[in-house]
Amino acid sequence: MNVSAKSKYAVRALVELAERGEARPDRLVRLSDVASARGIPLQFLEQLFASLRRAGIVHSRRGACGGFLFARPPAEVTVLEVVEVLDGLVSPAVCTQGECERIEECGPAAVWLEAKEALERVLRETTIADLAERERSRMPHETMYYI
Amino acid sequence: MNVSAKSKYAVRALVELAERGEARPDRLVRLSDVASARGIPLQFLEQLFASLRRAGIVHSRRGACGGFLFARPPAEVTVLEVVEVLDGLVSPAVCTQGECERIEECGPAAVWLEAKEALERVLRETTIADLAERERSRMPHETMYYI
DNA sequence: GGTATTGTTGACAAGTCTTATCGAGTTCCT
DNA sequence: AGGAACTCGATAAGACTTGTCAACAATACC
Repeated sequence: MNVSAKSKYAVRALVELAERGEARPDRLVRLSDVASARGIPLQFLEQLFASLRRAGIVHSRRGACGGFLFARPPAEVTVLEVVEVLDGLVSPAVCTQGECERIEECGPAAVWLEAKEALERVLRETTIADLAERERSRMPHETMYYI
Repeated sequence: MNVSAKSKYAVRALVELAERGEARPDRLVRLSDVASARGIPLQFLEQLFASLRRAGIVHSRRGACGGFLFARPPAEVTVLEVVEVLDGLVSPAVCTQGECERIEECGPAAVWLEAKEALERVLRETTIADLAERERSRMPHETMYYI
């Protein structure tokens, strides 16, 4: 019952990406910048962003001046989506993934299903843009240092 | 983001315990009966019930005619409690356990906290007695086979 | 008392998941 | 071309999960 470090890293990194993308919409963002800004192991972050790219959440360009940017507006990327890409389906129990044929007659299964729905609701209602906004309103100074 | 098999087994087993306890309030319930009725590895179940006993959820007596029964009424035992005993604290992220000092200024942490609270709410509102009741209303026949 | 029954405890192990790390390869700007 | 920067696959340590096994302790019943 825990969101993996992968998802947590990814969400933090995407928030950073959103902030930098807003500050410099013309530039691609290098992962190494994101990694050092948020204290995330670079090569681990590369793995995560490879998944996010395959999922169509971010877009990348290789080579010199390459980097990442959002494939869709951050306001349309939910936390749930990110978690599902990196951690797989959000399911408190295997039987909420449709694998148990006794689910209809199983009292406990109903609880796990309710829990799953409650969890998904929270994660679906929050977008990366929301989180970036919260951070910005909380620390209006001392951010936005770009060379 | 998954409830462990331990918790799922334990909840199922406690529901079985509640049903048998209601049918025969005078008798202790043997784990081997619960295990075979619900398809749970017996020796694994013993581990779980040892934890549940230490947590004060069930009471046990050893020896012949020994077994388990609820230390408190099943209606007062929540699913959350069981999950916390077996899986530890329900926390979508480590930072919701109070370990990260940057939590105040961290947008993402707020989401994990909300998710945790939503999850806990669902699990806390359901008791073992509720689940036993649901099962009973769903399959009113063909249960309760005691030799 | 002896014995069968039942829970108690701790050690252990295979498998899987998490969390990375490394290096070679590929792509693209200049 | 040349080099900077991203990409991808292999690898691996460590933790966790899910069980299994065996010896032990307590209780009831004869």
